[in-house]
Order: sequence, then C-alpha cells, then structure tokens
Amino acid sequence: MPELPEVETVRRGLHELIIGRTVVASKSDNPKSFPNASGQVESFLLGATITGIRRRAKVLMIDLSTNYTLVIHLKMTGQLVYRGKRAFGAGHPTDSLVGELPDKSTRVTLTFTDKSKLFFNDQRKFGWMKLIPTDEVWALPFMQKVGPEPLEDDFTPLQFAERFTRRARTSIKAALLDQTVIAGVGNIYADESLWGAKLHPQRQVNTIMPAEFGALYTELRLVMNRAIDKGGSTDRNYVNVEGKRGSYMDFARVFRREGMECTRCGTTIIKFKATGRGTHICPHCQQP
DNA sequence: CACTTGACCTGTCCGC
DNA sequence: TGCGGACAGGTCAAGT
Repeated sequence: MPELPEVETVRRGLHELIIGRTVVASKSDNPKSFPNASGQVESFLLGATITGIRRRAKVLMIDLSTNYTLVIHLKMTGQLVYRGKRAFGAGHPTDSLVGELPDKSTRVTLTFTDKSKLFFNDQRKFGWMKLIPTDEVWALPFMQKVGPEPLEDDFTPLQFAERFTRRARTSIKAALLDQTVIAGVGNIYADESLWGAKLHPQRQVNTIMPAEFGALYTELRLVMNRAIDKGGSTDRNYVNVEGKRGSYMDFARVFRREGMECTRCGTTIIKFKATGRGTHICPHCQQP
C-alpha cells in the first residue's frame, strides 16, 4: 500500500509525536508481524527511549537509545497510528479512517511512559517490524540491494537513466516498480509519472530515448513531491499517524480514473493489467 | 543473470 | 441475501 510519499508522511508524523518517548510495554498478536527473537524485546525495547526516525525506500527505522532499531515495512495494508489520551479522549476525529484502537487488525501495540500508544495495524498481515542492532541495519539484504532515493538533491537525470540499463528488456513499468532500480516507487506513482512523461507502461526499456528518461525523471519527482505535500494517497487503507487520510488521490491524473477524461486531451482513461498489476493510461497520450 | 509467476493474508466488491 | 471469483498500493522465493 504505502509508497515513498506515504512512508515519508508517516516518518514526519512519528518525528513530531514520539521522539524522546520511552517504551514501557509491547504487545504482539501475530509473531509474523513482530517476531521476538531470543527475548530481544525485553532486553532492547522495553525501557528504551526513541532517539530518531529514518526512512529508506519504503522502510521505516525507529532508532532506540539501546543502539537497536525497530525496522518496519508496512507492505500493502500496514498503518502506524499514535494515540495519546489527551487529543482523543472524547471519541475520535470525524476525518479519521480509524476508530477505537486496538481493533481487529491491530498486530502490535507499543505503550509509552505517559500511557500514549503506537498501534501497528495491518489487515493483510504482509507487513512486519523487527528489532535489529542499529549498526547492522545497513547490512540487511534489502538495504544492500535497494536503488537510490529519487528525491535526493544530488540525484541526477543521468544517474536515473543509467539505473535502467540493468533491466533493458523488460517493460518500463516493471523496471520502475523494481526497488533495486529506483527506491520507493509503487503502482500509483508509476502510473502517474508514466502519464506525465507520455510513456506507455509496456514500452521496452531499451527503446526509450534519453529525452524520454529525462521527462520521466522530472515527472516522477514532481508527482512524488506533490504527494508528500498532500500527505500521500489514500486509496483504501493508508492513513497517517493521526489516522487521517492523504489527499493526493484528489489530484491523481490516471490512477483510479478509468472511464474519466484525460485532463490533457479529453480521451477516456482506461485500465488494464500489466506486469500483473492494475495499470491506468490515457490511450491517446501514451502510445505503445 | 534477467525475467516472470506464485505465495503470503484478509476484506470488499461485483455478478449471478 | 448468499456465494464464488476477482481484485487490492509490496516483496520474496522459486521457476524458466
């Protein structure tokens, strides 16, 4: 579910709300959601103070004073929602997608010194969190393989195009979704940026011209920066740390807009299956 | 090695 | 209403 802009929105929210808090209790319902290998929770999480929140690709890292890090992947339906008794004492905000917590999709609950809580909800149970020594996080296989952050200041159009040479014979959409090519792109921003660059998702990578890669680079950064600005996209499940939806879908140009008119040319947006994923294009702007 | 497919889960929506 | 099947924003392991 969450892609780079959604995970970044969660990171910012956690930074506001839980830095400096000390964990006093941890409850997990589902061992796959939060395995407690050899009692690490008792040794390195309980009593630990949160010192920092980082993000790499779609992975969140909550750094602890014990020199351990909670590494978290939300996958398709994961949510991290913070509740302090003050703000939510009398019912919950009407714009929240999440009701009383815990609920039936709550997999992990962390409680802080002041009784406020961080809930890890995950309907489909694909997501996970793990306790890992902070200086070993970089050595995780995913961290070793994942591509560059597309929004970094020093990431150039030339570097962007170069990353795709390893996937020469696959489709541009499959390559965009490959986390080892570029970090953090998922189905929504793949479709949105391909529309912006007027590229058909099934174009073979090695037929794409330098100028087209340049357009895709610009559109991907534009779309992702705008999405961060809007607090991410809520298609079904995604919420921020306050349980509220993101508003990027109000600005989407093809994603979930099948049957509606292209804002550029008026042609009807269509949806089909590509790379096993729902794919949205304007058939006039994006020719094969 | 490059590439594709199936598996991991639960919930919802759509057609009969 | 009930039921079966398709589908949902991500990654891995295992297959060709």
